[in-house]
Amino acid sequence: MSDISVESPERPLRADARRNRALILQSAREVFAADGAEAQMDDVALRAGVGVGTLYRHFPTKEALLLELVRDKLRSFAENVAEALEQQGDPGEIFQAVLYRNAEVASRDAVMQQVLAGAGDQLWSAALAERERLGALTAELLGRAQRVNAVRGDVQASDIAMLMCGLCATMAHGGPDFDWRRHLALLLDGLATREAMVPPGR
Amino acid sequence: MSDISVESPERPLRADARRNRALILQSAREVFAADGAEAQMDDVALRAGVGVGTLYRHFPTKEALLLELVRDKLRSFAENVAEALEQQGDPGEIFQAVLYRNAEVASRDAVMQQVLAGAGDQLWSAALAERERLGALTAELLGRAQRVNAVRGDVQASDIAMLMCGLCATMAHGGPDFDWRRHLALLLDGLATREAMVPPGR
Amino acid sequence: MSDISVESPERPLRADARRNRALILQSAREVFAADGAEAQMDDVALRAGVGVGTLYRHFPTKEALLLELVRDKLRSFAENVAEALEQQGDPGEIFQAVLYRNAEVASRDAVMQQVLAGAGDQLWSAALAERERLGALTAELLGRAQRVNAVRGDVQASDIAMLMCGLCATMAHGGPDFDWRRHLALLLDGLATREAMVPPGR
Amino acid sequence: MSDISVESPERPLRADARRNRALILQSAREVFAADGAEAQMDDVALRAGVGVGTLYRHFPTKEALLLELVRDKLRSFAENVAEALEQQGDPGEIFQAVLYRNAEVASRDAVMQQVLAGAGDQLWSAALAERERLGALTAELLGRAQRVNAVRGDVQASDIAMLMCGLCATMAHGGPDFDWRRHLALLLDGLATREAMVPPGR
DNA sequence: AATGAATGAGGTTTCATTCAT
DNA sequence: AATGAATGAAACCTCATTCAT
Repeated sequence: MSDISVESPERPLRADARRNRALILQSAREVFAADGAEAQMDDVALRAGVGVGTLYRHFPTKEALLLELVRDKLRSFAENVAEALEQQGDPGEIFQAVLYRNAEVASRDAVMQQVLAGAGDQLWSAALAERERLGALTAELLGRAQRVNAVRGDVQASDIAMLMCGLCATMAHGGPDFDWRRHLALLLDGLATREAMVPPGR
Repeated sequence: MSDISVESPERPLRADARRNRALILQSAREVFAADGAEAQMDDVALRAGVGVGTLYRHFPTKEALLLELVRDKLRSFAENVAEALEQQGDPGEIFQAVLYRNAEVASRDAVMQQVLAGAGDQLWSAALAERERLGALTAELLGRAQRVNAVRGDVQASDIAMLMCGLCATMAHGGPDFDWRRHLALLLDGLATREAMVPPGR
Repeated sequence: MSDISVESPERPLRADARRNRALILQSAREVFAADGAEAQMDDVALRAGVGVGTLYRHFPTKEALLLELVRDKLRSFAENVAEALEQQGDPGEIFQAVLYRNAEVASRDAVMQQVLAGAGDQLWSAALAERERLGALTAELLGRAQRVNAVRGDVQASDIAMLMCGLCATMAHGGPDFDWRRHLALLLDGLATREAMVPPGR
Repeated sequence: MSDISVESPERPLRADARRNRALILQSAREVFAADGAEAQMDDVALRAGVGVGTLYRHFPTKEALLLELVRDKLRSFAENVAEALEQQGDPGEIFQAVLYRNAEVASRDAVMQQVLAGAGDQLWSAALAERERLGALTAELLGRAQRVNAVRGDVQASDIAMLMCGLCATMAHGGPDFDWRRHLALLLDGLATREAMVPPGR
């Protein structure tokens, strides 16, 4: 429908405004992580120690705030992948490690779980750019793992996204007894080539 | 918190009440499918052609209504699994077929996608009985597939649930270009034993 | 912009709803009369002894409520004119009397003063139908007065509307020392034919 | 209630401050003309190209700003009347001409229309001094016209104010089809003495 | 049993004004 | 003196639920 994205400010914010913006985002992360997407704007402001007005000056809408959080998170996922691309070492292991790392991040964030899990398609589509970047980086990392035969060749980057969605959705339901590491291990195992799964004849 | 489950009625409903109940459930499915879980009770009642009062007579709470929808869906999943257990044939194929069938069902039901996908953990836990029944049946079917070596032995029934969650979540986001069949095929392939994956005797 | 008018209900309201609607309108009249158009919806509801929800069930918007008040008032103006058309007697006197009567009504109603006075052109245009009816009736009454030579022939119904606007605007400013009757008398005198003004040679 | 008038500055403003003040007033005229009296202070500041802070340094209150606009306009009305008093010629014609001139001015200024038309009685009373000056000058001009028998003797200066109010209010409503000149002509005709209306000696 | 009008706590957002930079 | 970020008291409106008819 309407565009909920917020312009990236042309000129840098004043020092205090920048600090407030960061404060708001951090508080929002915490409040939304605790209460889910239906957390209240007043609570976010309260926790940030600013007035609601300030909150609305930075983010004209609750949706816009949520969107920024989601984008931020997607960017940090992408950042992790980008870092992984810089690392030396076995591409298969690096690939697996970054998925664990991102799952770890997601496991501490209820909103991200809900969004990755499917609630809020509007948010999802508004974050297209970030998703595409994450997708591209993931594709590169995946490609390397496939080139050394650590991952099946028919796996696509979008499969990884789906896999993470499933993980997050289950996190969202799961009580504390949900062992997402085990699940992820299984899934990764399924993606592995047969040779990689059991090193032949060693 | 509070118990949102609704007692199964002691004595059978009057004919018209039973018809109303069915009408409401069907309308709720449609309205929630269209508007998501935040659809309004008034709209459900309107579409069912009854007053809100009648709606509330059958379901004391919005949550209770949603819960019933979820239970219903879980029961129908379970039904499919139960039927599969009766069938003659290759347990590996039967196992795969029923997952396709249930995914097909889910693909036509947006509420189920959202709920499976993470909105409403309260709902999820309130549907414990149905999930357990589905889990037990799935475990049996899975066991048979494992016994004929069609599926890896370390897979658990809960893994299947998670896998379906991921699929549903991605359905919920997905544009029309999301090909869930391909994804499911990949996942199932990952669950297969190496022997099953590579037809023996080659 | 958007249509602020409220459908006239097809089927009659339930007895209690009708009573509430009347209550709300009456309270709104009083509250808006006292506080002007910026009176609060909560206050209207409070005075009517109903919840805000009820208020909003009857009038989906503050604008819609104001509009109904304005329409109502215009209708009552029109009613007065219609009654005057039924009366026997000197058309010139009847014409003048009805203007006094309507001014009297307006003098007790701050919103009407504001609207007639020019604030709220949106309201003004949304009440087109009522204004047209009032205009048509006024034209008839005016015509009769003109036919007996009590009012100048070049006066139009729209002139009367303007005259009333000016009166209301001045009422809105005026302290209690504003004597609108004197003003109206002067204006009416200005509209009179010369013969009517000073009965010749009597 | 509270005094909204702003002290005329004791010592003359610095050059840039004076320029800012003029800029703000002009912007305010334009913004209020466009959005009505509920236009926002931020918008006024924006259009003037200054910060809100600067706006508030010059006018401590929105009301004070509006008040200044009104005073300004009243002063310019008065100016026109004062000029008219200097002119040689037929007092009746001069009287009529100045009313046309002021109406012309008003027709280009929506705020003035709204304020004259009834919004903001507080403003109205705060502009007492200007209104009194305008009233006094008008009384003088009117007196001259009455002395040459061009205007009825029972007309008062306050009648003229009311008449202008009505005209402005109707302007505020009026579509482009509202012909205020015709209305004014009619009203002025009504104020004329019979002798003046019918050229003597016929 | 059914209806739909009533309820009102609670949510988001606005905007005149203040104040730190 | 100027700036514009911050403030927060309202304001409007929603919607799950209750209850009189």
